[in-house]
Amino acid sequence: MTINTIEKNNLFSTKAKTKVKADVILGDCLDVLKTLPDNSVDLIVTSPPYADQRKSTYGGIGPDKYVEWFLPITKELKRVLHPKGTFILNIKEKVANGERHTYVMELIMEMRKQGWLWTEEFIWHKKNCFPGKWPNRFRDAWERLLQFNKTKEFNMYQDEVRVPMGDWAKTRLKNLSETDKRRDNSKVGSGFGKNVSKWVGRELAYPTNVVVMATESSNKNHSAVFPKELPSWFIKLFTKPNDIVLDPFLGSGTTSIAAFQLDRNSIGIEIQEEYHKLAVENINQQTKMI
Amino acid sequence: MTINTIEKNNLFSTKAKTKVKADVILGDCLDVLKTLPDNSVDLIVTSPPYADQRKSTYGGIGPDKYVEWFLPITKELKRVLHPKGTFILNIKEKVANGERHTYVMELIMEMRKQGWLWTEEFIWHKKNCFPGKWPNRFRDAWERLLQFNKTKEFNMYQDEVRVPMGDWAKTRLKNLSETDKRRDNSKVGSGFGKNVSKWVGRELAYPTNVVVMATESSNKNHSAVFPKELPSWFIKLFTKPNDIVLDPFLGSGTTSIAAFQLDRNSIGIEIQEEYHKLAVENINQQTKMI
DNA sequence: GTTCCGCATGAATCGATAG
DNA sequence: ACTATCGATTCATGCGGAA
Repeated sequence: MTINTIEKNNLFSTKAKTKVKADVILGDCLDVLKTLPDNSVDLIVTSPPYADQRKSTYGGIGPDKYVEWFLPITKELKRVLHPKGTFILNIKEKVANGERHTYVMELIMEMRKQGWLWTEEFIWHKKNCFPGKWPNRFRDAWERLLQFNKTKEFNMYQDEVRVPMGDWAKTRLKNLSETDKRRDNSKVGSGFGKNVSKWVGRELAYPTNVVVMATESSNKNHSAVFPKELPSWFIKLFTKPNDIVLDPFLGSGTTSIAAFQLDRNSIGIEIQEEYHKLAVENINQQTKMI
Repeated sequence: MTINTIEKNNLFSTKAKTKVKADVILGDCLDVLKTLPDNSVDLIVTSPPYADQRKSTYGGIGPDKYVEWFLPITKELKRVLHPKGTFILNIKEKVANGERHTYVMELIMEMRKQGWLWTEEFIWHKKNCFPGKWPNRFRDAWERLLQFNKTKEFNMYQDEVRVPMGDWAKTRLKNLSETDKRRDNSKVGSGFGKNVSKWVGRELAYPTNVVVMATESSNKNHSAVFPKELPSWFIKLFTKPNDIVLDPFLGSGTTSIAAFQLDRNSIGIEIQEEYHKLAVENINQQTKMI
């Protein structure tokens, strides 16, 4: 077990000068997780090796053994996660024998037996999905982003991920505020004023549970599993600066880079020496860009 | 059990003049299904009442009893479906106690035990989803469109649902065809011409398993649960003209109208007298518009 | 005819209140 | 404690009347 730590000063902190730290750990995630204290992590975002995918790198867990393989890990993840923390699991079942395999559903059921709450299922709509054509199937353009929690009272900072409103608002909000201004003038002190203030000048709306993002263009010689924007989105949504983000299957370091840039501490675990090295390099490159 | 039948001449048929028929049946779908012969239906598209929803119009089956309620129906559906036919089920689990309920997953598992193949899960991305704001959850903007089959060799007519390419393709295609034209001129008769003909003038691409559609806005006095384009899309994808389409929960008739317009025969079953009447009216209105 | 604007209307979900 | 009902929140869409 090797730990590489990359540090930077948190320039944006309003408090006294603080450091932001990215730990990149080489080792089997089950072993490493056992060294972490209880309730110590604020967010877990990860994209584990899919069943039978990335055979060369992760030994290729078969679909039928996937749940059995993953459950001991989710048990440890539950232990290290803070009661108000969140676990985001990016996963998609593969096709086996002409059918979608059921291991993801089984995993959800078993994790609920472990005590996890299956709070929500976000959809990642991949606009530029893998090309191809089959006689009985279209291209797969979406993946699951399963949200699990330990309790119903978890931290969620919705304002951090608001998005521009649709065209509807751009053309109409002006007029709406005109109407409201009139109403405001005619009914001063009636309580309408407060309602108006919520609408005037508002150009942002809360997003939905469908996340539309393109996959990372693969100019880099390794397969970037998800685009940096994806962990970034969840990090902003579920953590504050200086919180701790964990990715037990770090790969090339995407999650740690996203956390680092957003002034969150991170712990990334990677079993493959080659990926571990790459992740350290990639995060180091980020420090130079600041 | 009352059967209303609406007929029209199939003007577009290349064969001898044929009729297209829409049967709208008032009755409990389990009873009605038992009167239909084996292997007689080419496509089933339906959107059953969701657990605890539409209580006023349907019984309002509780989430915990949903699977138990639905399984006898899927068993009959399997019997009446043609071996090469497809069953598309539009459904979404509701939130219960802060968690997504698991009855949809359980339903899939149980249907597989009945012998159904869970071929694919399409996502319906609803752009205009229900508004609202909660401290721990975003708006729900997607529903499942589960595809089940009896065998791996089902009919699928992918060319019928090709869509215009995105801007990406439009700009790229121009250059491509320019290049190809030059090549074509310089190598007449060399065999390149055929390759070119596959590309030049092509502005259609195959879709993915994510369907983006807005819900039908409702000036009609009854809520159309899904937009007509949704059944239309699957009818074009999985049936030929004069095939038979079944919807055991017809509601206001959306599926039958879509089938009727596309020269497919249809059987729609509806338990509520009011909806049955409305469906007949709506389909009749279609005949007049032709 | 067009374009523009006001309006109603949802397969929702949470929290509070009531039996 | 557990269920039933109600109010508050919020935004994309198409219709219909107006400019």
